[in-house]
Amino acid sequence: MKQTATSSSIEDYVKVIYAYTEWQDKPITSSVLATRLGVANSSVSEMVRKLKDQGLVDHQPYSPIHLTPQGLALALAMVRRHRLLETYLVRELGYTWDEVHDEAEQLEHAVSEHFIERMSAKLGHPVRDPHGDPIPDAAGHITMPPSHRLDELDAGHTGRISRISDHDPELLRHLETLGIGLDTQLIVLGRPPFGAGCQIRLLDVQDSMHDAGPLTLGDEVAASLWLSSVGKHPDCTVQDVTGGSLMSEHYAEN
Amino acid sequence: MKQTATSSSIEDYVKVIYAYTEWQDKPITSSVLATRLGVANSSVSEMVRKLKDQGLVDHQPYSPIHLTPQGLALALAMVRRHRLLETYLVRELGYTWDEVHDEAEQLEHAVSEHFIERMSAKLGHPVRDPHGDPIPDAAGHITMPPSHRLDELDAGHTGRISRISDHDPELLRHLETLGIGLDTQLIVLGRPPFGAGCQIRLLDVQDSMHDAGPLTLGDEVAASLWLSSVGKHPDCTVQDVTGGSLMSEHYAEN
DNA sequence: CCTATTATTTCGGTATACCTAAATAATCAA
DNA sequence: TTGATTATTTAGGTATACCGAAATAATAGG
Repeated sequence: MKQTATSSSIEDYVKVIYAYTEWQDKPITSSVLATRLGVANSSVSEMVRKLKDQGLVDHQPYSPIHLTPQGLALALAMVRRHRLLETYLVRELGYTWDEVHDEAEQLEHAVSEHFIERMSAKLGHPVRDPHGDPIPDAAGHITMPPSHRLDELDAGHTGRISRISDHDPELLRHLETLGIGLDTQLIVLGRPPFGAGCQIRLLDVQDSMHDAGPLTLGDEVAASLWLSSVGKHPDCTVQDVTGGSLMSEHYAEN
Repeated sequence: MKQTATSSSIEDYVKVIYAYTEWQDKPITSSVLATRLGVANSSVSEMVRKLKDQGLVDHQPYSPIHLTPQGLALALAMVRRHRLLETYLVRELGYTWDEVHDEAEQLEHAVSEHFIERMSAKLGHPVRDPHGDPIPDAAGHITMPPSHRLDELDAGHTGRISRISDHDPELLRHLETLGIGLDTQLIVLGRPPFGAGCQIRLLDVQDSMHDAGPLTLGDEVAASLWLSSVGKHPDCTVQDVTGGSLMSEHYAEN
């Protein structure tokens, strides 16, 4: 357990390890880490040894990798930086939400703690970024209701989109053309497995009485959307999961 | 003349070479460059070879170093980045002007062209930074009246501060306590050499009739201040350069 | 003009963060 | 349970950007 000389590479490793376990619990393996970082497996082996030396991860050879409390703290700090930066770029510099990821990726290693806190203050200390992802506070605590991934919800569930994966700008633009965005309300008509596409019904956010009709989303899209305020809709019964004929006169605001 | 793979080190070298010639004309030597970058002479020799390979500098062994047009373009781009960032940090994130330098130093290597132009637009395309230094436009052109360094002006000259060296945060704070800042108007009472201190008389910016009295500045301070709109003041005659008794009833706005 | 000093470059070496290819451990399937 | 396949690590090598020490060029003084 040596010093805390966190290079930008080390920050990336820790961030990716954390990201893997943020919405699911099995720990990351060496090869998955390599793929996500875009480096060779051998580079990961070396680097993980270094992370272990610095007390940022627990790792036995040939086993998956876990963050230590210290590593988790660093990861949360990086996540905070990234998400605050994304929020700032969108709100203050007019970035579109599909442009922010790469810029934030660079900046998160370069900005000072002072910069981060100034930004947070100017934004009114937001708790979620433009994709709906939670922003930890300076102490690393997250205050946000839990979300459920769309492709893990059964038919008949309703909710509003609280989080959209930001890893594919293409996808973000696609969703925009479909009229799907943060806080869009929807009802799940189909259910997993989604190999053949997931049917959802959109509720127009502006006018909750208006039913935008069924829409088929590929499983890749379904795996990129998260819902909060999830529940079986009181006024809605799913008649036919595959056909998509759904009766509902009245959609209450959630 | 290889590719244009400009690392952040290369950017720093080019920036420092440019900075040395920005307000004076003799070219920089290897050892001065080493000192300013805080690296060993041997590191400079190696790196300058690389800069030459990339067509950024002209250099014969054992001679001073000159930027090529290509190197100058890169330097101006970096200067633009740095000064826009400083301006932005002060105007949008409430930084004090003695805090901005180090932050900008990091950020200038990390931000995208898109970020720079968004910032410039949001700031209304400023032509000078909080220290009064000129900000080149996107094409590398500078549009700003020339300045004169205080320790190079004779007694009896007037002008307003248009530029303050940003290399010593300590100094910036010191000037602040003296009430000296950008656009402060002043009359030079003493003259170089400044070994014994430079006498100046401040004109209060708020009330141009008010004479703040003589003030003695060390030569280090005098070498950090630049004046624009310089001229012999019409209503002012310097009676006694060393004693500091100066008669003047009426100071016109410049 | 030639020596002494100073400036600059060259020559091994170091650390970080990668790579490919070879070796080894773990897992799955017959 | 073993043999094949897959996952992971080790070994040897590259590029960048540093360093100190030794060698060499330039300059300044007698």
